[in-house]
Amino acid sequence: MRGNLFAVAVDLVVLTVRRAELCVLLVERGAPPYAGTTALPGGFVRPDEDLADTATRELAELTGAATGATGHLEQLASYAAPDRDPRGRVLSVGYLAMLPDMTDLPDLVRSPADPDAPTAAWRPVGPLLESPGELAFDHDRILADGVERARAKLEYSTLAASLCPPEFTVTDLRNVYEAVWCTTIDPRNFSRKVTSAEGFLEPTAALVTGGRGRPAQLFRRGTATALHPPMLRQR
Amino acid sequence: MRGNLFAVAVDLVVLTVRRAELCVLLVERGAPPYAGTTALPGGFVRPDEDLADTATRELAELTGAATGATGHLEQLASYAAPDRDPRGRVLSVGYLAMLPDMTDLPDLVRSPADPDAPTAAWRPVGPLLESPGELAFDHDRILADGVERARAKLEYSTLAASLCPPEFTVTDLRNVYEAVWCTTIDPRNFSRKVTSAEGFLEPTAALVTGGRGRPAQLFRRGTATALHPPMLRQR
DNA sequence: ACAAAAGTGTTGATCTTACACCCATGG
DNA sequence: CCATGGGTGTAAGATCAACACTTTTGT
Repeated sequence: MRGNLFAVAVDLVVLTVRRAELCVLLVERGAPPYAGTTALPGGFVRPDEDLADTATRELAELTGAATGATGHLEQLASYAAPDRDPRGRVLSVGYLAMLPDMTDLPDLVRSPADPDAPTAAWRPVGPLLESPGELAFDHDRILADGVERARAKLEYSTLAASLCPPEFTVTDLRNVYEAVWCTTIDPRNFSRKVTSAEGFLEPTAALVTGGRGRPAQLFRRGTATALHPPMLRQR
Repeated sequence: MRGNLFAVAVDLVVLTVRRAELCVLLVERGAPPYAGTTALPGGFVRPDEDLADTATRELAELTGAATGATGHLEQLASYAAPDRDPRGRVLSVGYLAMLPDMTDLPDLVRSPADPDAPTAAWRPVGPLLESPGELAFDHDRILADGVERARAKLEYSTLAASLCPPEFTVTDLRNVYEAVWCTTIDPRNFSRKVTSAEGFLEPTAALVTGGRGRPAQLFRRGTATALHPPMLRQR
């Protein structure tokens, strides 16, 4: 009945915006196969875990639990080509995680939970998508699927706020859209649109001062998850 | 490293529109667990198969290869709760298939390839979604995810034409939208919208006669896969 | 004063919706 | 003739893109 067994792994596409660029968290593989090459972080599902449990655990191990508060985690797709792993039959479930901008943190992320774990590094996605081949296994495809999902979801969901810190300005939010979509957006129309979308942004009492120009209103995430009307990217 | 192994199955959510209702193809389970109850059709991935291969093969076994021509098949999500199958650890990859209306065929579908296979039957999805609990395993959730995916995709893709026969009228297409969304749509505005959407419909030379009223133009599927502007359902 | 950033007003183009109206067929 | 369904015209409202303009800060 079930003589054909698989190892099941969860691989993470962890995205954030750093220095106005969409970046992904990658690790250097220490063990074969593909030792010494770059790959998406991931690991095998444990006996008592559901898939989302594995994804949550691995994300916490990587970033130190900065996750649940403001971030976002969702299942992407599964990959199981017979020859995708030289060790044998391995099915990998891709998960997409989106974390707030932590540009103040270093490019290298060392796990606080497991100092022996490989060091993770933020890398801009642009070059990785344009010239694939650097990543181990079929991780180029998983990355491409994750980025495309993220780009599509910004259009009709309030997900972009997951890439912002807990309190942010309209310009912070616009910078997320511009980095993920590689476009520029008119700041004035954007501001009107997001502030008038029901449940997207909740104004706080505070203003941001210290920069040049007029101080900006600070917002928190609203309760809405869908965005009506959607934010359309130019094609 | 990989002591924790899974059986991997593909379960199909096969949708079509019959008699103005969205229907799903279900089988009666002949073997334990859940023997005698209703379930989504599915089976285990073979040693040399990728996931899409398994889904394609199972769909062909069920319906007799009427699939590839006009139908649609895409991966949905994976389900792997530790206790979802009493036999042990089984990961199931859900696939969504959408087939043309075959109301002229009987409600029971007997596989031409494998006469021993359980007989499949078309069931309206409405009651199954409103009062879940009838389906085996976690198939209620897989079905709900599949229907929701189909409903969402009609908005911004040309997928609805996959639920129509190779040649169809605008009214056939509108009946698909109305059945999947459980709404009514103004026939006049709908007609203008779909016929003016670039690449959605290609007019043929023929008209449909024989019904009451003015004969309708016959169309084939166009080459476009995305739908601009999208078809919005009322909320 | 000036540059820079935040935010509002306005205008023309496009899209949506509702419905009046005409067209072509079967009975 | 007339009921039925297919299809076009059109006008009111919503939405969008572009940009002039005002507000409020740092230097």
